[in-house]
Amino acid sequence: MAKFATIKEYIYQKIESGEWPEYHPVSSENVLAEKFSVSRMTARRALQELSEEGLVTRTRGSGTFVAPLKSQSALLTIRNIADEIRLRNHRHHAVVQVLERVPAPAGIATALQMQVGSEVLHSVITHFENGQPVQVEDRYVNPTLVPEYLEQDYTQCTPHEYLCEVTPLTEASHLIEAVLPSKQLMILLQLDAAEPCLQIQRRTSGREGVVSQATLTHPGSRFRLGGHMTFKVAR
Amino acid sequence: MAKFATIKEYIYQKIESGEWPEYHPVSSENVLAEKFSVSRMTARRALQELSEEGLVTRTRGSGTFVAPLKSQSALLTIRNIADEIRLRNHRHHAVVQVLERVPAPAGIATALQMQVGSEVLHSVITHFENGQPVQVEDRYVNPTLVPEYLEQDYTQCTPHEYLCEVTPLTEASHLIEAVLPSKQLMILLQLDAAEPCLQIQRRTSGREGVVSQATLTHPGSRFRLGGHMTFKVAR
DNA sequence: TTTTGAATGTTGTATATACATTACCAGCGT
DNA sequence: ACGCTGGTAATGTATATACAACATTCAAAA
Repeated sequence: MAKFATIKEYIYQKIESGEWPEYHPVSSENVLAEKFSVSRMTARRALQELSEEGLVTRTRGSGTFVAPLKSQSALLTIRNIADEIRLRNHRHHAVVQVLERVPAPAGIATALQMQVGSEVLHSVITHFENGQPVQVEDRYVNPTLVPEYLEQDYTQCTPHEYLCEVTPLTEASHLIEAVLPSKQLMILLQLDAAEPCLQIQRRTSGREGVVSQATLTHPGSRFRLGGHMTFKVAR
Repeated sequence: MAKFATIKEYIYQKIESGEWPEYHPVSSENVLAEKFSVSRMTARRALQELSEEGLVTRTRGSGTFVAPLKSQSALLTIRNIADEIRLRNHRHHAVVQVLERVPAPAGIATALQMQVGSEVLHSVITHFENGQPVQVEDRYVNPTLVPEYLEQDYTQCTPHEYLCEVTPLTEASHLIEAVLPSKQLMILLQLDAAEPCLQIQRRTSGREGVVSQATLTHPGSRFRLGGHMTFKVAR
């Protein structure tokens, strides 16, 4: 690992563990350079990149400090839940609840642009972050585009990852809403009482048509969706 | 202007004007250093930052090339609520509940990157679709950037529209979550029972800093957030 | 007491240099 | 035609140094 990267890891760990709370001063470039026996420019790079990633804020003349609002910098890009969890240095695991071939239910067939009643592939998977369920992924897949969807092991690789490999995705559309979970969802999410849930419906398409339709349900108390966009000029 | 910034401008202009199309090679670090009479490390920084901004791609051993830029910012466009309602051919009207100058509450000051306790402008507005409340907009504005914010008539023009006119916005970040509404919100939204609400926190920034922080609360039963994005294929 | 100003520490920019790692290509031999 | 090899050029990492710009602190001066 590159030297600047080890320094980044060091600081990242301090922040992640809570040892350095919000606004806590981060060692200065010179101190870090001394501590890790590197030049100031190398220590500087570590702080610089952490700053670009939004973990620390820097002010000339004053110093470097742990940034407020922890880790809400996840772009609202198509990222799968597993990556997001691993990015937070948390453990992820998945439990496959359903993996079957079924006649397409009412709305699904139209969403997938298929004939009503034709067969589609269906999976229900619960995703856990540090042992706690944070997402139920209820997904329907077009079997003509992804015939071997049911033969995969989704404890090792998320459906999204598999779909990305098999068919190049070009578009996605989302519908986000706040709902109360059904009894079924409450069980899967291990919720004692009904609490607001963030429900994302995502439809992904490739060049050959609609590939998949997923309904992702998150308990409101355990999940926030962060997004960032820049209005670029020109281009 | 810093030297590395001049080089960035130079390359930016080449790309924007079309003189350097997609995949066109960009002058190497050494060539740029020679051309602008700077050290290689300075030329390097220009290319580095352009790469981080996604305008060029760099490959070790090969070189730097103009990135195959397609839809950079066609991310999730959260439209103005009034436009959205009118787009559906529905009636929109707004009721201004609060319009005041107050000391910045705890989290707001830091969100606006201002000193705690300094004064900020505050508005609370309810938006109606066909006579039914669909959004409570609770907004704090930086008074140094938008001094006349309180003098506008927000039944005619939404705060978002006014802010866009007054200050060119460059960035926005969002945080979306599902929550239960407070009593206050329930009254404003005319909700009989507590139901899940979609809450969007939006922070918009211009070139001079954070302009405004808004909390938009929608009743889950009356609102869904739609988004569409196309993403570029890796090459 | 208030203001001024100097000292110090921190980040920002810039330079010159060294070596590592990789992509690409020309030239070689088979 | 094919594969191998080495050279060249490009980016990636790291170092040591210098100075600029800014924030904070504290002591001296008004």
